Parts: sequence; structure tokens; C-alpha cells
Amino acid sequence: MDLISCWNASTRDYSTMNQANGASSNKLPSSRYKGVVPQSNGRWGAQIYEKSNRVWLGTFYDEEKAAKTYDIASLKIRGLDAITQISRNQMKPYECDVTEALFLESHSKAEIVDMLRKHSYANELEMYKHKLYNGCAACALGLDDGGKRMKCYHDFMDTCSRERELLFEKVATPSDVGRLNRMVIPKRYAEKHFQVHQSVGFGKGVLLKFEDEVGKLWRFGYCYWSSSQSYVLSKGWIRFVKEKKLKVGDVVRFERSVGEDKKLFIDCRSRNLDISGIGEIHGTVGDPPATVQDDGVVRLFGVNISRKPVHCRE
DNA sequence: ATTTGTGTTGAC
DNA sequence: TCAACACAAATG
Repeated sequence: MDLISCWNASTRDYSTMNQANGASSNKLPSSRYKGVVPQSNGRWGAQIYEKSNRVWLGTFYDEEKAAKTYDIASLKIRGLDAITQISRNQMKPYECDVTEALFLESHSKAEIVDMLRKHSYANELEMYKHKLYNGCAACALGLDDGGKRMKCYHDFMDTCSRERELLFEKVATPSDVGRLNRMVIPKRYAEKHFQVHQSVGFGKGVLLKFEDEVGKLWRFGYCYWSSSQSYVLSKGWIRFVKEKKLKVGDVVRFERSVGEDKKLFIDCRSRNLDISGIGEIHGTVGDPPATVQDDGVVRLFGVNISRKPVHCRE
């Protein structure tokens, strides 16, 4: 169609220009991807329709990111539901990655949509995979009993002895690594894992102790900032940023020991690749960790997990 | 001031 | 079912 999108910085409007004749109009450029709509500021929105209702999936800088978002949503809203009703054993469109299918299945539609809108889907999926693989996934996955599968998995994970449990991860933002000496802890994680008692008024906080990967102890002030309505690691944080040379986009991981001691751990690593895995528009995905082969054998890291190996009865 | 996302409409 | 468009609600 030879349309070029032109952002006009002075008039702040988008115009599409036909290359052939140079004529311009004030129309927004259409996306070549389904479920992707242009925004007047040059960004892209993603949406999907469910029973004639529009479900808004957020706005994105990249058209492709928006398209990918639509794909994931359609997998959740269309794919899983459709397949579930027909046959739970024939993992059709998403058999390329059993783990992501499990992830989608273990979260509600609202949760998935929320992740997509907040651009945190890839990260949450990564966390899920981490837990799965560190928790003897092959034993946990009985892939043949439909609805009991996830319960089985969670039961197993609960009793599986692990040194540490992953609490959450956060991608460092500019302000997290800036001079402000504080890292914002996403509210849902803060309230879930770092509960501050009501008695700890605003302004005041508690000291949280963390151990890093080399066993070094870190103490951070932790408090609720009512002004920004957010939970933050503050006092001492900047030392960690400096020593670890933490950069924007790096992933900070918070863990807790499973035993009685409930020690906290902090670790960081450079930003990893885009690991969302599903939703390439027309491309192919590389070898996934879990695959369903032609003979019906499901392998995760080469281990056959297609037979139900653990206590999966209710 | 900007951006997000809803209300609405009409094409397919 | 879907995208296009206008613009209100939300956010910074």
C-alpha cells in the first residue's frame, strides 16, 4: 500500500502520505496487524473483541509489540477456551510451548489482560518458568488430566523442597538506578511479600535484610510513600546500585528461603532477551524447552513428561 | 498537557 | 467481528 507514516512534530498530528503521488491526508496509518489500531500520538493500541465487547490491551510504542500482545490475548481468549471445550489433551495451537500454555491456563483472563496492559507479561512468564524449572518441572507436570493439572502442579510445588522461592522480579527503571536512592516495589508484590505493618507510619519504615549471590548482606530501608502511593526500598539502595553497576533494564530478582529462617535474597542480572515466546506474527519460534512431538511424547528439556508421574488424584 | 482508552459507527 | 474516528477520562 506504500503508506509512510509521518509524525509532524510541530502540529502534533499524524499524516499518512502516499509515496506515489505525495498527497497527504489527516488519516491515521492503518496497522498491518490484526487487533492493532493507531493512536493519534503515533503509538499503537491493541484490542481484541470478545463476544462483541472490545477488550482493550494497552498502548505500545512498537506496532509489533502491540501485535504480539493481541496474539497472546487471542491465545488466552480464543485459543485456550476453544481448545478446552473440545479436548484438553490435544494441545493445538500452543503446543509449541507447553510452559506458556500452562502459564496462560493458570491465570485468569483478567490477570493476563492486566499483564499485557502493564507490559509485564514477558516478565511474569519468565518468573513462572523459573519457578517451574527450579522446582522439578518434569515431575510436576501430569499433562493428561485436564483441570487437575494445575492443582497437581501447585500441590507439588508447595511440597517440593527448594532452597529458595522466587518472590518477584523487577526490571530496573531509570529512577530505580538514578540518584533518588530508592527502588519502587510494585504494589502487588510489596503487599504480598514485604508487608509493612500499619504501625509503621508513613515516612518511617523498617529495615529489610537481603543476601546477594555472594553471600553479602544488604540492608535497605523499606517504607510506604504516601505521596506517591508506592512502596520503596530506600536507605542503602544506592550502594547496591553502585556496587552492582545496576543499569536501566537490568532485572532485579527477589527471593526468599523456603525454610523457617525465611531469609531474603536479592540478585540482579542484565536484561535478558524477549522471552515471551508466543505470538510471532508470521515467524517461527526457536526450539522451546518443552515440546510435543509427533508421536505424542511431551518432553521438557529432553525428559519425557507425557506420563503422569505424581500423585494427581484429588 | 498528553496519553489512554471508550463511545460509537459503519463496513465486511 | 472488526477498525476508524472523535473525544472524554485518566494520568503526569
